[in-house]
Amino acid sequence: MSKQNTHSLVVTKSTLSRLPLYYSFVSRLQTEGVSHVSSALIAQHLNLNPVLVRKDLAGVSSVEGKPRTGFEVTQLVKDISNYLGYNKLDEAILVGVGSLGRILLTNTEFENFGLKIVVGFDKDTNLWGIQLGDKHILPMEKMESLVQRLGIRIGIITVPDDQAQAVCDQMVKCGIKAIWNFAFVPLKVPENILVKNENLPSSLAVLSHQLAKSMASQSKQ
Amino acid sequence: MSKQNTHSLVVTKSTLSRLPLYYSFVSRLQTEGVSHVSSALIAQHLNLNPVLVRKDLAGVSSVEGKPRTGFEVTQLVKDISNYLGYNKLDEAILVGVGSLGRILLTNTEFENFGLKIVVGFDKDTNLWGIQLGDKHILPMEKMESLVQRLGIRIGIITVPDDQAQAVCDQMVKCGIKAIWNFAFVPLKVPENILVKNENLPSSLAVLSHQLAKSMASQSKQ
DNA sequence: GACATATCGATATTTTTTTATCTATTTAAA
DNA sequence: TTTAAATAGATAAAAAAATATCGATATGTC
Repeated sequence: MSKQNTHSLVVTKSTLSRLPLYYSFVSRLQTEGVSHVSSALIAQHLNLNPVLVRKDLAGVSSVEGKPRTGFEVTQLVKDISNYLGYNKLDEAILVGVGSLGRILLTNTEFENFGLKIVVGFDKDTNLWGIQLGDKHILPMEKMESLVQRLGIRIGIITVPDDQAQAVCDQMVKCGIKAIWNFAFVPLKVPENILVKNENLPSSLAVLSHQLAKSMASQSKQ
Repeated sequence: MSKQNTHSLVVTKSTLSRLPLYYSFVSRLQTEGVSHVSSALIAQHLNLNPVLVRKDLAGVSSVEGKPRTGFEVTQLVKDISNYLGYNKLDEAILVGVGSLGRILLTNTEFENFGLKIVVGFDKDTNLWGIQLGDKHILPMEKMESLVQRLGIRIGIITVPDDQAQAVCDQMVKCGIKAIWNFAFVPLKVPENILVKNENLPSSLAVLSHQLAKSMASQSKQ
């Protein structure tokens, strides 16, 4: 609680994206009854540099790790969970109840990571009123009133690419502040709106190109 | 063709993950009949720095951009597509025909990005023999012979987290060289095997934490 | 045909992120 | 009680990535 203030450590995006991995590993240790964990052990498990892990944890942990014993597991789980807001749920809406939308909507896994999708929207009239799990599907027109009534700030876009920008615009108009975009198009948004793109073609490009490279270098030897 | 050799420009991971975005934008221009495009225009559209775009393109484009006119669209599409291997399909297998697995298996979109998933595997006997789209579902035991017969090098893991490592091990044993992992667990693999993790909790952590930060800073003012 | 301008490529600079090194400290074991 | 091994933390160095700057040049305009 106090430490990161005094040191005012910067937690970068890359650190943020590693924290869930630490959390996952450390909370597994907790269920196994392990009491302490060293940065070296975490690093080894996640294929990272121990110094990097130490630095990341220094930014979020309320207590210092102890030489010879490492970090106390229970406390560490609490601290990361706290830092990432896993204890209090953020509410979100989802637009586009196609195959991917359905998965996200019905998968309650995200609630372990601080996100609760409360409702889905779709323009398909056939879907209106039905329930997936305990989530209702509503017509797009209901978005504004619902978002404002519940004070929802996160929107998830799972519509086809060519409709993503329009949905995005509507979300912004309704008061959504952060958008998780699963369509493969860049979204134009006002300055103060956050966008996180989920981008499978980019991932694929990295993987397949590295593969091609590694095969080439092997055949050369 | 000749330029990137003479200059031997390094195309980094971050460049690679931007290339599909360029490709998508530029090929849209092509269908619209636009003949030339400047790095500034691309940058503006994707919210990037023009210099960055120029540098990225320098690494993959066979011809230099011309002052005042920019890059020739047709050629650029060809070059990026070429560089990313979009013209020749890489074959892949997928293991875990649950809801996510189904999407990936039936979505032929990836074939535009150089990846053809040829078959799905699952341990659920009820799925064996059925077809999704034109893709068959086979029992896990058939993996080795099929992978070796077709010389497949890419495996996609869409099983539940607790089964991912076992599936991974089997893939490696069958001769898979690159793994696209949709489970939220780090995979242990031999040195020469590539892994690309698709990691929703990490994305979410970045988004929701930035949101919390931006809300805090706004309420302060 | 000369000139202004948009655009490029190359080099240099800055920023960000990761890794290495060194010292101090805690704890387990002799 | 002393000693040694293991670890954190801080600082420094390196690597990677992004951005800024500048001269060169092709193209449209006067």
